[in-house]
Formats: sequence, C-alpha cells, structure tokens
Amino acid sequence: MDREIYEYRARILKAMANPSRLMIMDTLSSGEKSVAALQEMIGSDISTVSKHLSVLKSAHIVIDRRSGAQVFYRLAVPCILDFFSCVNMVIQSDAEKSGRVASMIG
Amino acid sequence: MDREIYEYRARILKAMANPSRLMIMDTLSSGEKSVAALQEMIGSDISTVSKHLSVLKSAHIVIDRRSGAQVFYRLAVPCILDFFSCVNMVIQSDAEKSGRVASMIG
DNA sequence: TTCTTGTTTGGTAGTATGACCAATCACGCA
DNA sequence: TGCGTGATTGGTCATACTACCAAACAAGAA
Repeated sequence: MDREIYEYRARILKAMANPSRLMIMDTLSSGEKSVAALQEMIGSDISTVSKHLSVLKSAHIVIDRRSGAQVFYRLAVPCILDFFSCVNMVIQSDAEKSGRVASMIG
Repeated sequence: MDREIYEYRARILKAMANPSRLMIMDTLSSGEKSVAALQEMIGSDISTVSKHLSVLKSAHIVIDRRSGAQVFYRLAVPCILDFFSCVNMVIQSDAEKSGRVASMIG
C-alpha cells in the first residue's frame, strides 16, 4: 500500500480535527475574515487563534492575504465543508442509537 | 456558536486522522474484513490494529460483528470516503505549487 | 523615529497519541 | 475441562497537541 498518500490525507484531516479550527473554517465559509474577527467568534486568546490559522495554512486549507496591519484568511477549497453532510450521518446514526436529540446535527 | 457540534465533528475527524486508520477504512470500502486480514494490510502489531479499530468504532465509523473466534469490521457510513475527492483537491493545489508529482493523489 | 494597532512567535505545562510487548479474554473443538 | 486460534486490554515510553502569557514583529500615523 502507498503509505505516502495516506500520510498526506491524515495530515489534512488532523489539521481539521479540532473544534476551534472547525469553527474557523465554518466562519470562513461566508467569506474572508481578519484574525481579530475570528478571535471574537472563537473566544480564545488571539495567539491561540493565530496558531490555529497557521496549522490550517500549513495544510493548505486556508490562504492568507495581508492588507495593512491586518491579515485576512479565506478557505482555499470550500468543498472541504461538504464533508459534513456525511459526518452528520455518522452523528445521526449515533444519536438515534443513544437517544440523543437531532439538534446535535446543526 | 454551538461548540458541542464542532467538538463532535472534531472527534470524528480525529478518529480518521491517522494513516493506518485511513488505510483500514480504504480496505474496508471493498467489504468487511477480519482483524487479522487488516493486520496483514497494515503491517503493524495486531494489538495496534485492534486499537485503531476500537478508535474507529468509538467514533461510529466502523461496525463490528463477531463470527466464531473472529471479529469482522465494516464501514458504518461508506460515504465517509467521498470526502477524499475534495481532500485530493487540496493535495493537488499544493502539489502544483510545490512542483510535486500528481502521483500524490492516488 | 516613536506610538499604536494587529498579528505572530517563543516558552511552558498539562494532556493525548501511537507504537510495542505481555497478559488476558472469547470462542470452538477435542 | 483443557487447548489453540483470534482479538482485546494494560503497561510503558517517546512524541505531539493545545492552551495561555509574554515578547517580538509589521504596518501606518503622528
């Protein structure tokens, strides 16, 4: 088996596999945002947000653009979010089994 | 923002974000397999494979079925693999930029 | 140049991951 | 009941993640 391709894919998934980073991606789906704007959404320290963004950038999930003192980030490949229509199926089948409410799906 | 849904999604992505587990998922896309069969594909210790499977099972990505002494695993939600048509776009745009070969995409 | 705003980087601490070996459990058969 | 095969669990170690604070950096205004 070609291990390299799986390592590459894993790197991308790993970059996504964090609640704050998923929030960031979701926020960016409606257009580019500055670090400060994202920080307001997420609520953690701005240095933490900046590091999350650098993780997403290293994985080529977001692209940055400087404008004066601000840096704006946007999704490089918006289809990345389509994935969750399937993830939601996992959540759904789990929620049904455990009797949790459908509001989990969002 | 509803942090709970992002934590749930992150848990699923985290469960997927490992090369061996992606190999397992890919292998299971062609039908259910025993732990020993998967171990042969992956190459690591069988205890390691078993632990990977338990991670995937906890995330409701795979379902197990016992038959005699053997346990067979299969994908719970096969669409989970569709995701990679998009992940490949990330790989592709990255590969173009860095001049890496298209064989990365597999 | 100096100040201010916006962002990134360095350092640290606590927690989680992933690999292996050894031991245990589950099942079917003698 | 005792054996053998197949799978899981416990223990350990090295490595990686994620949060925060503090310090440094980048750009524009005074």
